[in-house]
Amino acid sequence: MKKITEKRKISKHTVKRLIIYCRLLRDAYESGCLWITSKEIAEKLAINSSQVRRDISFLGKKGKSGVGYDMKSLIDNIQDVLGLKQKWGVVLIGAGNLGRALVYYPAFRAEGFEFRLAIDNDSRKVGKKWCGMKIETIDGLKKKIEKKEVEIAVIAVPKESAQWVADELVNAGIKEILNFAPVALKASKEVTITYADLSLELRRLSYHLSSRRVK
Amino acid sequence: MKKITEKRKISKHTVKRLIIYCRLLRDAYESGCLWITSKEIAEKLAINSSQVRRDISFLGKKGKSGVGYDMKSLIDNIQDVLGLKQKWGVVLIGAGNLGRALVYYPAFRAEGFEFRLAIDNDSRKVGKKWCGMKIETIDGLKKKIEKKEVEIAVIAVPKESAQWVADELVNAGIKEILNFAPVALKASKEVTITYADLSLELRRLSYHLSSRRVK
DNA sequence: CCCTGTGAATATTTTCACAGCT
DNA sequence: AGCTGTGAAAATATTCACAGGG
Repeated sequence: MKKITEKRKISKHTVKRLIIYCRLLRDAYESGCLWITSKEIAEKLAINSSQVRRDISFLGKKGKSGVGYDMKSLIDNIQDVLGLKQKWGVVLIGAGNLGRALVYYPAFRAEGFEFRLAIDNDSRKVGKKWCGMKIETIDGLKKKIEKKEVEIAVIAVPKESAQWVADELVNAGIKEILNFAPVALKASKEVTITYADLSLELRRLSYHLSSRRVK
Repeated sequence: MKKITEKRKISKHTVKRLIIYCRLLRDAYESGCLWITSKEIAEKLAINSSQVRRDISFLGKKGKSGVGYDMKSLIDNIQDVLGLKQKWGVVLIGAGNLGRALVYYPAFRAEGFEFRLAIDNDSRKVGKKWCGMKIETIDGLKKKIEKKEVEIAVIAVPKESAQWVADELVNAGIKEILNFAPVALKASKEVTITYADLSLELRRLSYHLSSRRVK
């Protein structure tokens, strides 16, 4: 019997593109398209078609020569490999403007990320309801997290409290953190911290603009 | 006389890291640190110190052998090159939860990005005040943009209307768009579209989590 | 044909390693 | 001594280009 579980590690860049393909494919699938070629994907995203084929090849063989890829099974495949089929429980820390935007951001829910817990220590916020969740304090975080089966934490507090929050999360057993606070966080190696910095993109754009101006 | 304006193009990756260094440096500077070495920066960010030196070298020579970099002038230098010293006028399109979070996100304002115009066609929102801005309809966009000296547009509308909004923006003369809608936008070549997809990071994290689970 | 999958070539990015400055 | 700046090497990522399948 052949080992199927053998997994090549997919590179960061490839993962990122697969995510983008996936969205594109679902949009196309919804509008009735059943087959797609690497060239078509590449054109829509302004990238090279070899790139697309190579990325897809990491999923296991699926394409049909002369025709392209079966949309449905390709989408399925990507979602499978990226873990987008299962649901993930998410805890939000920080019930400010950004927190609200995240909880109500439709794409999150569509992707299987379920906010199950909203935490804030501001007494004016505690007890309010967001998306059916009552905002709670951080006390007894570990128990709350276990009860709601939460795996991922989203930090949306001001940068001053972000490190403290991260420590609390790690103590409560969280291993995956998505950090929206504009500050680098320290944590032990088993904890993955992903940075989602809103202004980073804007600053890249600013470089773009200013180098254009000089011209 | 030597030509100073001669600019090497700084790679995307380097720009991204410079932005991150810049934030780190400012934090360190605020807590009284005046000199820093490439090794120190590298350690804090868990990267290679050569990388840091090479990135910094794109700014022009600044480091002092045996000592490191003068914090103040390094920060200055990065901000200069990345165009973070000047102020940029920004128009927000889409006054929903996400739009509100962006307008009130402190890091934006701290970086010189000024929201000067908030646009939404929902009559329940028009006329409300956010951050001292009155929410307006999209009518006469070109004139509004010129009057407020806006260079950058931030799209925070549902994905269904994102392409339409982008077209309107381009017609109104906008050349730089930061798109928060989870959809690929089409525009002519002179327009730069930057994607800031909140759920993309979460999905990368999901890949991470699911590959960890398999283990 | 027209497409996929993939070796091989190319381009880009990162790291090593060390000369040279302070 | 201790650090920077940078050629040169190594590692990664992307693109070319073509054999092979339907």
